[in-house]
Amino acid sequence: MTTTDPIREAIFAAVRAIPRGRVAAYGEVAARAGLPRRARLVGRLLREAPSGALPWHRVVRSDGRLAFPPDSEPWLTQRERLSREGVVMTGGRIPARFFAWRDEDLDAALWG
DNA sequence: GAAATGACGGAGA
DNA sequence: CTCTCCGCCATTT
Repeated sequence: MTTTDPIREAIFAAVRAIPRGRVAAYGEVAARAGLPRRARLVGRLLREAPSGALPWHRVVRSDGRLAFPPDSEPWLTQRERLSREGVVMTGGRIPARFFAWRDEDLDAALWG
């Protein structure tokens, strides 16, 4: 465990903070945990995280695609769990409106 | 210690 | 819009 516990906990907290029915990019999660440019670290921690410990399915790539190979087992699982929360993919992507903290103020200004 | 790898991200072509 | 290429960081080979 080369990754320190405080770091891991900060990231786990950020993931748990993603509201139901919303998603967040790896980079956004890292930034929220106070760790800019650590997107890849988030991915590694999710991979090692105990199953059921956190809502990992709400973490996706910044472009709206899932991080797994399309139609692979984990890919299908994630899509299902998201769909169950109302987050649906269109054209293999998750529309920007489902992102939790992206352009929060700008979104409010434009879309209310 | 160099090179490759990966649940990433952004700029270009 | 799709596809590459490169930067980024921590870990592995």
